[in-house]
Amino acid sequence: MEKLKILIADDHKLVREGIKITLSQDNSFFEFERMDEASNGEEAVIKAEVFDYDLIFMDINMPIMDGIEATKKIKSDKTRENKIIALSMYSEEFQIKSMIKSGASGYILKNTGLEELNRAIKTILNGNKYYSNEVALKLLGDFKEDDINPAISSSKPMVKIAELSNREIQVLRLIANEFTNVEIAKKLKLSRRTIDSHRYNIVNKLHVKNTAGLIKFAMNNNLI
Amino acid sequence: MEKLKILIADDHKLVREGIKITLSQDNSFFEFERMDEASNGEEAVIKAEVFDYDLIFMDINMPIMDGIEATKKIKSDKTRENKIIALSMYSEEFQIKSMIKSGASGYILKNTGLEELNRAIKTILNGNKYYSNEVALKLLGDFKEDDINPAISSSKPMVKIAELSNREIQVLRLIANEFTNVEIAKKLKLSRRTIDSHRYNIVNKLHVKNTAGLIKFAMNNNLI
DNA sequence: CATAAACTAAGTATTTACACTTAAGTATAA
DNA sequence: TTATACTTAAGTGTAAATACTTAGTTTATG
Repeated sequence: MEKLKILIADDHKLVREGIKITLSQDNSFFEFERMDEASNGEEAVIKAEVFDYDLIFMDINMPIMDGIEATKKIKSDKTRENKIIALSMYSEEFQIKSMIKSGASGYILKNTGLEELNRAIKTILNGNKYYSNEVALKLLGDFKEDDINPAISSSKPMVKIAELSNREIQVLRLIANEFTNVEIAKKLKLSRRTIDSHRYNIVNKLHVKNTAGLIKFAMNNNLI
Repeated sequence: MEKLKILIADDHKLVREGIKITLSQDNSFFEFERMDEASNGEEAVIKAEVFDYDLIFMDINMPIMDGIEATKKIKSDKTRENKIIALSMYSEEFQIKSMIKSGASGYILKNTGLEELNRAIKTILNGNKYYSNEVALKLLGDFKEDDINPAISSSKPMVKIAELSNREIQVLRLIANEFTNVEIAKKLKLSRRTIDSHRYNIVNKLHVKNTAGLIKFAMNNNLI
């Protein structure tokens, strides 16, 4: 029986309590040396610098510093082996990818019970990745889309969903803040036509139809 | 010491567990005869028909049937006194109002500890309303806006935020689903100009600038 | 049944978004 | 060093949204 040190980073107390109790009750797989809590990303980073956790449950949407930033910071310290498992309400592609890129070892939904939590912990502590079913499906869907018709090779390179450049994300954020292209151009000291182009490219990359789709993506992916 | 029967309706198991443990631990105010759970609104309605709960914790965003619908259904049965307390991640005006209109006795955020939960329960069981601080502020903000300058009586009646008509909500939903005004007109068998008008009125009522603001409102208020 | 909302729709003018192409400069990685 | 992607920007045309006003018709509610 291993004695684990874990940290739970989530801005909602009830969720933190939920994880703690779920892990504690009737758990014949793990014992816990410490179960710390953090209510935002910054707190998580600080605690992870002080203690070396076996596992950190990291919520994505948090005030002050979100889970993606916090994961990057924590994983940039190569001297420690803080494993991170992302914890989210929804399975949004962009968020999943961001967390994986940032160094998370797994991704589970909050809609989870003891068995899956245990399975995830075991898998990750063994050095593997764990994605809950729904999440894994989302990731697979990506490859599908690219592979369906390899024969039809368009002249343009295949754009991948949710892989926006920094500039594009910046522009998207401003669009989401209700600025028009002209206003954005002024703000960024660029030509209106440049913003036109960015906007056009973003719409294409995200496979949405118009502004409405843009905003939905932005909100689903916590860009606002 | 009262023995309470409560129901916790939330689609996320971890949240349900969080509430249960928060209420159970070191609680010298209440004892619980039963603590039932429901993972969606429909389940909550069914259970509330069978048992008479002292208090129902009702999440707003749930699959199958949301908390607003479920609250309406439960409160429409006047023979029972199921008190309902809304439980939400955020303090969105529209959601708060909808829940109050539907018959909820209180509104608390998930970011809550034992003390506030106890305070809320006590208040509501005494027949009063309980709104957590942040929520109450949102509600007050509404009156403020109307009362600041009663001298300036514009010719138009003062529009109140978030009081959309059914038609307007319907149109807003379609806008959020990336339809253009022309497409919406076709779908609803109305003139394009009518949709133009609705859209214009919605933008004014919500005090937003353009489509981006519309979508943000729609998403924040679970209209999508 | 009166009166207010809500719903409908048209007019007119202006701004903005959408659709797509081309292309040059820059940075970066294979 | 040659791809590759990113950023910038312009052209051109069409479609759509925005910004109001006015006004007739339905529907709810006291």
